[in-house]
Amino acid sequence: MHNQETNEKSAAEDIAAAAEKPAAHGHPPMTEVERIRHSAAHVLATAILRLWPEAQFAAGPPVENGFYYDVELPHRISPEDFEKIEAEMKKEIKANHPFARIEVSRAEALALAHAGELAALGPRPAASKFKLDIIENISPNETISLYRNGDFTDLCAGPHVMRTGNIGAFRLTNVASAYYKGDEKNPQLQRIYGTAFKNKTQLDEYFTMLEEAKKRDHRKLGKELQLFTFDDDVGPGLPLWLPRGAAIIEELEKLAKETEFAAGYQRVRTPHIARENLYLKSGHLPYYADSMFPPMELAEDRLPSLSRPAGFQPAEAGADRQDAHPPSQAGSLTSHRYYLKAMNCPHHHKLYAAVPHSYRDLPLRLAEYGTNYRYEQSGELFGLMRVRSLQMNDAHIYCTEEQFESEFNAVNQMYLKYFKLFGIERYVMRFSTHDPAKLGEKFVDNSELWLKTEGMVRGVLQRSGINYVEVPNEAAFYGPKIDVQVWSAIGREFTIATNQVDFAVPARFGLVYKDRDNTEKTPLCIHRAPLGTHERFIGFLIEHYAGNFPLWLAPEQVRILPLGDDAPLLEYARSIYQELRAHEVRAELDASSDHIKAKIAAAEQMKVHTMLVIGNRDMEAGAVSVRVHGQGNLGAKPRAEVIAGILEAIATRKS
RNA sequence: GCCGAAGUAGCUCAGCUGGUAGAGCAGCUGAUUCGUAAUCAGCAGGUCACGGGUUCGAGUCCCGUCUUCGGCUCCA
Repeated sequence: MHNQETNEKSAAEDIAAAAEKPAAHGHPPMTEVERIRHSAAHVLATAILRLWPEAQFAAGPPVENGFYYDVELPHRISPEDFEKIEAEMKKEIKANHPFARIEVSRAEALALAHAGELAALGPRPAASKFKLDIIENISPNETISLYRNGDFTDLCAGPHVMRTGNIGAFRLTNVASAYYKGDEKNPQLQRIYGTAFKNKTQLDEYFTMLEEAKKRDHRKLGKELQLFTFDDDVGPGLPLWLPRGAAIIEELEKLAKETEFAAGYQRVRTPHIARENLYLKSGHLPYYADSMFPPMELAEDRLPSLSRPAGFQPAEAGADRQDAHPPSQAGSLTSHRYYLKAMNCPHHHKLYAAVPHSYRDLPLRLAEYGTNYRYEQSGELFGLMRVRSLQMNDAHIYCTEEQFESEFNAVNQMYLKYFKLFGIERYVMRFSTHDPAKLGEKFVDNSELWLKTEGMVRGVLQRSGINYVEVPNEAAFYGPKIDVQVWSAIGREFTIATNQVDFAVPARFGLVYKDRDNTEKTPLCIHRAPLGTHERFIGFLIEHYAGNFPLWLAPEQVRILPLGDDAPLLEYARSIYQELRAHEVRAELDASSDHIKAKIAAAEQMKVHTMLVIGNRDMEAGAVSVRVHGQGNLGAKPRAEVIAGILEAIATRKS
């Protein structure tokens, strides 16, 4: 499986993009709150111009939780400027100017842009350069419209609210930078973000929601619950799993191994590094080299003198990393460079190739929780969600074309089974297909196979009634793929897993099976990783559960809290502790002399799933008092019953 | 990688315009033996991210580096 995160565009964006297409003639319908936000963006521009008349504006649309306007301005806007910008905005809102729509000819629009009058309060010495560019990109048969509120005129398709006074409540939130038209070759603009709602109540609710979301942030909870850590000496993007986090990993692997064993997968193991030849053969080098850690190279005095590859050049220390390790020219020569593996598929292909295969062996399902290393750009690292070392719930299924549909469907059903187990209700599968115009460039040049495999995938999706959206031009170079997007309880979105069809790379590796008719055929390969990577999946689970893991996943499943620390009571507590440990329950015993309230508070803070409070009363009755995180005191119950209940809940992975 | 911001004890944070580094929690020690979210006291804990510079004097000002955060870009 290649991708930890293949594409992070939201399904909402896809839907929005799809909705924009018919808008060539009309305009996409905007909800009321979107019109409010779009209008607030104009008011923001109005305010900025009052303060900095030379500001040049690019685009200012409503977005999911608010709006932004991109502006080019020598003055660097900082949050300290927000107060005065907001004050100007309030003046404009108070003035309650109508939003007037004016339709103009292309020539008129261009004239206004040249006079600096677009996204402006009036004529200016400099042309409205971004607006000029936008006009030039409007198709000739489309109407060009302007919107005016007070002195401010902007090139805009609309729609807006009736008057500036209809903007109920707003606030500027942050300032960031963005490339014009999202292209890093274009100038960077300052992007001012804000949000707006119908009224102040809704605005306040939004900020309350943000506060709640912050509490669930996996980075915050990961620290508080001692799940994982990062260390500068170890390196950026390289998470260290503390015992509590590792416990979750162990449970997920156990789940995956059970599930995959039952589904006929076989487990394999491969090294973390491979010789350069492997990636030359797979086609990952040189195109993928930037996303791989620089190669390790044997010192010259340790190289066998006769077998150096033709293209061999010792890397220069400190040289630009792209040039520091150009791939050797010929894959047939033995390289002395080794790469940390960024994906497991080439290794797995080699495992397939190691043994001759008959059609009777297929489907062959090779599974491994493989560890990969990817040199993600520094600005892209993000907690556990985007890291440089990752362990993937990977497997490659080699099958015949006839087997493809049932195999692919089985993979999808596995996803659904996991979703159910974790209570993931909101998900969408993004089905990425090729663009015929880019065959042989971005996509393997085999139109027939593309159409065939895409048709097969589409068929499986449709027949199984899975919620999916189709996205052209985003397939992997070797085949169509499905990215699985999920939303955590707080609405944060993740691309959690991918599922890809590969009809090209097995051939590059010369993978074959002997078919019924005694001819050699190349198998199809399905890459799949329903649980994605440990890093991202656990990051997701932390936010999904807000750290309140179900018993089977809880880092600390049970904590025993004796009331006091006198010897007989501790002895009783210890016997319960030992019984649980004997059943591999992650139990702890708080034998401190703290007050019971303090012990409970400590256990609750660590979100320990089940707390067993034990006093003399319980000891005499052979009982324990059960307290469950989030549920409070459940009262005293017989010891054996409680332990049996705990074991049952763990064994069945009760949610 | 790009733009901007931030980095003070294990954690959360205070430290005004430069004048010897502080609190709470956690930790350790002792007391407390308490029936469901924090008992009391004492102790210990810091190269103020790192490296340079300005200054009589730098957590504070300047430069560089690293890391993190907010975005953008990227994501086989």
